[in-house]
Amino acid sequence: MGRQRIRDIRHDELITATITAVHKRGYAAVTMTEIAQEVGTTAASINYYFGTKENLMEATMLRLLNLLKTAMLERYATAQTPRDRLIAVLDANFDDRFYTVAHCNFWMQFWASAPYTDSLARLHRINRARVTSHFRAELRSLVPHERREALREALQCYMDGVWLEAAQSTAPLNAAHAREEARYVAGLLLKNSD
Amino acid sequence: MGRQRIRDIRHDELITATITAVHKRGYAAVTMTEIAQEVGTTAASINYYFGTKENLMEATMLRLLNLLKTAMLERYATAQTPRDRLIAVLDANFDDRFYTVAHCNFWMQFWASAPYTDSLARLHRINRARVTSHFRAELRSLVPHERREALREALQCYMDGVWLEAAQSTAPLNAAHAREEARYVAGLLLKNSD
DNA sequence: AATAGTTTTTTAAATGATCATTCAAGTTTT
DNA sequence: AAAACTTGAATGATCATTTAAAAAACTATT
Repeated sequence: MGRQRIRDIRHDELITATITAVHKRGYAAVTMTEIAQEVGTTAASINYYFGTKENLMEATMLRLLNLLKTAMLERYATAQTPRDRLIAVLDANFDDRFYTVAHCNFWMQFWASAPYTDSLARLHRINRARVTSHFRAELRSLVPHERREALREALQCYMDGVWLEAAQSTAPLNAAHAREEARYVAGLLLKNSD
Repeated sequence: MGRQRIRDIRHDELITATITAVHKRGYAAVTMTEIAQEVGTTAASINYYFGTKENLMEATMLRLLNLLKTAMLERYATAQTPRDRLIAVLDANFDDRFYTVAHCNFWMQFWASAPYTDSLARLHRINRARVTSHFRAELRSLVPHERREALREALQCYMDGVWLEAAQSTAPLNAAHAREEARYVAGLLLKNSD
């Protein structure tokens, strides 16, 4: 297991460095050297561990996807009713560990350029389908069939929009407040939907 | 006036080409040559008219901002009640001329990278402040003071989210449908807000 | 525990490709 | 003839990626 230790440490370090560096310099402008300097190493080292810049970006997005997944499963485990489960999905998106300026920023910039790179586009497609089907499932027993798709889209757009705004924030985010707001908005949207 | 004719034609052509090319290749990846080829000219020609790539991007975003402004003023002219004016703002954002995949795409990618370039960041700041104050004004007489900011943010996030989704659509957009949905969502949000 | 051998990790210095921008010499328009 | 426009060919800068050689970490053997 000693075999894998350094490799794992470097992976973690470099992914964290990527998030920070992209936030500082922008997804399009950031260079391998800048990312490397973030943890005091060299660009060549990144290539040694990740092969290419594209792979590094993909690995970074995968970490964010996993973080989101974990946050959701944790909340899911204790949810009892359909409404609980919908709230679990909402809250997970604004989890303290996930809902930070740097994360939202990477997320947004990544998706903005994902469609133009095959491997990243794939990730994008898969994630999008997963989120949508999740929402559909939760809403099934909460809103009547005719309005379901409209409300799902509205909710998803709202959440995307919150992230978009968060990505550009100059102040630290208040995740607890975001969760409250999301519940409030979801409440209004569902209350009169039948 | 003949003096300005060619210059104006080229400006228009090149800005249109920029929107198309960015949509095809991505904001980060698109080259001056690709933009130029879109209208059968050369990169040097773009520099003759716009000086730098950054200026070209800025000019392109200014066109979109003007398009949005026009769409809004047109609707504003005939709006009578506060509610009419709110709807005017919503509808303008989903105007047929504006709400297209290529436009939303350019919009999103531009904002994603704007914070990292001084002149573009300025544009971003100004626009954001304008939109927010507009919404505040319309909501003043429609919702009680305590809930106003929360609802404004929710509405703005929703609209940003819709654009974000539109930007990544593979099919042409249905602007009329987007307007209907936006009214429906706004209706739900405002109905129980007091 | 010391050592020699092996694998993994690090990095400075190439490499090679891509671009925005400039230049200078043309062409077209007024 | 002058001004406005066009463009092919430099220019110069920036990068991701590769290479090759050194350093460090690990393993096996005594």
